[in-house]
Amino acid sequence: MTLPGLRERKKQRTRDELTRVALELFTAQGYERTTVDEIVDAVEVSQRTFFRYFSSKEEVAFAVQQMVEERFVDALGQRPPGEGPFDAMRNAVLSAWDTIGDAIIEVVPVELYLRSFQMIESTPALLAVHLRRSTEMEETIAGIIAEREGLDLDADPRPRIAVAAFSGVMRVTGQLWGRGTDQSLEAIRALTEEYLDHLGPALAPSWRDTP
Amino acid sequence: MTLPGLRERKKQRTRDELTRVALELFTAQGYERTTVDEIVDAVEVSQRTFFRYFSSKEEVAFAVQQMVEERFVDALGQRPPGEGPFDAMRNAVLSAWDTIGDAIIEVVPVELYLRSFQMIESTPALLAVHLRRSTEMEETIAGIIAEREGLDLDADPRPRIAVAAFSGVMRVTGQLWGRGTDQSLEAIRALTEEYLDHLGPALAPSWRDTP
DNA sequence: TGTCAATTGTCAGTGACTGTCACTAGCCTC
DNA sequence: GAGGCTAGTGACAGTCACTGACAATTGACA
Repeated sequence: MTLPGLRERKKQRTRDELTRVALELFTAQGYERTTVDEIVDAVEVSQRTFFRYFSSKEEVAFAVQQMVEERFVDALGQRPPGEGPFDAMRNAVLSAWDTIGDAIIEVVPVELYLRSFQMIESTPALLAVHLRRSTEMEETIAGIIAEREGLDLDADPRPRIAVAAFSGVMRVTGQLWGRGTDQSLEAIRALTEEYLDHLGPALAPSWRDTP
Repeated sequence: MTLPGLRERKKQRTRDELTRVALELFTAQGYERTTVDEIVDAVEVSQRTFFRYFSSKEEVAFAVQQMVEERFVDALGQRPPGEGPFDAMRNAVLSAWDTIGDAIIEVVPVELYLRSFQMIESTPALLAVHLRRSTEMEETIAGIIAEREGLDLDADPRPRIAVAAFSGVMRVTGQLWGRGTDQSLEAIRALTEEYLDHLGPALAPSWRDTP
């Protein structure tokens, strides 16, 4: 466990700076109206360097989101085995939202993360990538669920189905949060809880019995 | 109801040709390895004309998919009002799959459609767009469901939640179909039916009671 | 047939991204 | 602490998707 050398620290600093400046420009003037050249000019590196850190202009927009996702996966892995699959996922998101603020702030201000989340939701090109990334994570989650339940992911469709339904609701939650007025971490946590509780009843044969 | 003039027919022919040639090239040599120039050279129009018909290279890949979606929306609109929301969606997909072959063949061979569906699923850039398009359609569907049930889409989250869960399962179905061996229209119809039937039980508190 | 309007082609330009190669600067050895 | 090694960077040229502007063409229709 040796602390990283100067070279390594410089790299991390460049990467964080590119991330922060990119998100600032994106949220200030829009993703499409921001060129990679603007970003690299502000950080004073060459365009080529930018593309060595991020494989595309899109990727830098998800640098922080990436951390959030890793946190959820960790939380899910730590859920007690007694919990059913759906409760485990539900509790993992909620616990992830509780501790996410600290991790983010090391790279960008929380407020900038919140704004960039909305930018992703409202920029078609980024929304598309966001959704694809989500499905990639669904596959990861389905694997964890299958293992928890001792099931074969390719023989039993239930893990993927449950995760797909769960993620669908999570996505709607994120969308509505972005559109709403209370754009705090607490708000999205509360929405998450509320909407997940609606899922079971929503699948009932008729909604007219249970308003 | 006058039949279209020469100009209109020519336009339709150009558009269909661009679609067919594009899908053929995409499926034969891959989406990314196909340039727009190759497509327009084969059809003998200018690149500028291509971009007047399709706003992007991605869009042409979804020209057929678009028809399928419209068919589903039509089918959903014709479901009897007595059906619950979930049954209406379920039966609309199934009925759509039953009649889709005829509509597609007017533009491209069915077999080419099947291959291009798999290409979309296996090309990250296209998968991303596909998912975004799906969410756009979810919004449409949620509107229809809300109207059927006499609900306010923004006051009651249940339409969006039900549609999100439904679409999640549909997406998994499509993915597994693309990966499987039986790549026929009948196969995806059967998978659709089977997986939708799994959704309710998958949300049960414990899976251990009902294998 | 000639005029109008829709459609297309040409051309020049922007922006994302890649390969190549020379160069700079941490790092490590002696 | 001088010098070689190598990871990381910059400069440059090139490809490809896409756009705006304007000229050329071709159905439509009087």
